[in-house]
Amino acid sequence: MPELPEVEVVRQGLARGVVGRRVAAVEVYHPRAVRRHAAGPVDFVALLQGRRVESAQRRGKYLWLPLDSGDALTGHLGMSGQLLVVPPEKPDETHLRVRITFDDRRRELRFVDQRTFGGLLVVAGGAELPSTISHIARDPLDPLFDDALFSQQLGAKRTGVKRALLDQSLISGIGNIYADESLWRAQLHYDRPTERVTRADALRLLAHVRDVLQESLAAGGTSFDALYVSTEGVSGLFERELAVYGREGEPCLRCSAPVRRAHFMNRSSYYCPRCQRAPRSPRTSAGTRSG
DNA sequence: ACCCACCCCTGGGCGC
DNA sequence: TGCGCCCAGGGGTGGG
Repeated sequence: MPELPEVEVVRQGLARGVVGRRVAAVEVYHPRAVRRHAAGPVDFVALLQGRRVESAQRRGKYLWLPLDSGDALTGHLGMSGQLLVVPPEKPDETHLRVRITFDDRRRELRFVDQRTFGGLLVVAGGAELPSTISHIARDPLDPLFDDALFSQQLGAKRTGVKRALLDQSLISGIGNIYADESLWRAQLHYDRPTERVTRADALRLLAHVRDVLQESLAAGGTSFDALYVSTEGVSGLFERELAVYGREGEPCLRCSAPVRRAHFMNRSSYYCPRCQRAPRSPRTSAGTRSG
């Protein structure tokens, strides 16, 4: 569910809510939530107990909390994950998967995840950058993101431009919402072959990606429902600023043509058929079975 | 070395 | 009401 702005809101909440605190106890209620921790839940708990949280980091949609042991508590929210910092007396959420309490006995950290696509693990020596996410590219809000390299790598791909935007090893943090919003702003069709995206197109697209991510972050992210909330349970307000995502049949905010939804990559792509012209030779044969 | 279809889950909404 | 489908912001993996 969450993309970069939503995950960054969560990271900021973790920075305020758990950094500097020492773990007292950890309870794992659903083994699937820690399935990426190969050594199992018992080891997961052992590596956390007594450790102090040093900071809260993010790359793309991944989060990690460096610990005073040099390890890192690493997490991904998947489609429906939440990291909540709540008073211990607050009743357990239906989909509570992991509880982490601290030795000051104040607010606890809860990992709640309806669909369990997300999960937590402790990566040994992962404080700098957990090895499990070393394949994830820097995100476009990272000061060290290399625009020229992105443009060059995009051009070298043989796929459609939206597929490339969603490829977390090329550029991280973008998901279905912000891909569609960025492509609409850049007036590029989602299936334009990457070899036909000029360097100027790529840099313009990148600028729109940054704008939309930053605008959303400033609004606290996009919350269609209660599944995405901050660590304090607060929803984001960016939904009202979405130009195409979820607006099938409604007028394009630029030209008034009805926004279309296409089935693409087993998902939906929202776009303006007038502002974002389909390529002559699309990358994907899967058509626009409209729904 | 790439690229893509499939799979992992739960729950809400809708048509019948 | 209930059933069966479709849909949802994610990534990893195995096969082509």
